[in-house]
Amino acid sequence: MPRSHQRRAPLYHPEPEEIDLLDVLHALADPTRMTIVRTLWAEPERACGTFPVDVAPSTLSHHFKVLRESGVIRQRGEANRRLNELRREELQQRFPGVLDAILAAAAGPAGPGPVAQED
Amino acid sequence: MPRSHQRRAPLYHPEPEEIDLLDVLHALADPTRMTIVRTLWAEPERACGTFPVDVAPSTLSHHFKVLRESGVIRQRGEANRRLNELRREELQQRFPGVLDAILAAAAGPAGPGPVAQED
DNA sequence: CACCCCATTCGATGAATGTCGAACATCGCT
DNA sequence: AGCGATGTTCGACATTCATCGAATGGGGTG
Repeated sequence: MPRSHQRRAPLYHPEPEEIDLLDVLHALADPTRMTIVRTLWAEPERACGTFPVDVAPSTLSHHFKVLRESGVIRQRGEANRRLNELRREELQQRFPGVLDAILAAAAGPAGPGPVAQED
Repeated sequence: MPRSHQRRAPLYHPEPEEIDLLDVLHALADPTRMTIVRTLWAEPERACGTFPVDVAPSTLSHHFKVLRESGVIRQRGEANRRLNELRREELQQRFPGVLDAILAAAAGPAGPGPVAQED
């Protein structure tokens, strides 16, 4: 069969200057994706299957794709896992204060605590 | 018939504490609505028909409803016009910095200028 | 009153979206 | 090689959504 160590399709990540604000807002305007982002906010790096969300694996994969292609997270393939991290610095550079303010607001006045899913 | 100022259904506006962050983000994640909000950001009060957007009146009405019911704007019936304004202070109270950061980011590094529609 | 203006409401419609199950791919381990 | 764990891709399906045209309503003015 074809060349074996082709990392599947290289994951698309928008360049910092290509990141669209409305795409970011749209990506964050979903409960499941917000839970993912809040979890990454509290913990820098996590594999896909380790988030406190209750959806099918295929659905989860879809949400990660939306977050990645909007520029909110970065994904890299670590072995058979996939590690996710927020693109905090790049977003801060491009849209100063936006991610901070949104995540602070999502955390609520109680401050950053354990992420609870609110479906 | 004392007062002739009975305007049919009273427009629904969520209380400050009822405003949902994801609803706000969803409301802002649309080009037409973002243009409306940016225009209101630059000018405090405006009638529905005076925004630099190119959609049918019925579509415009729909967008104003989304913005109002999400808590982003307040609408009040002034005669046969309808005046719109941002709920800046209330949003600042509930989600500190969110609206400011988003609108600053939407304005771009060039600073607040004339709102240009980007469809 | 008749007319015009502004905005809303009501379908309808096509596109986008969130969800799932099944099948596939890749890696690590036995 | 075989197997299990982890994610992705591929339809499929139902819902949401942005958009429009036509009809409606309320207010002011001639």
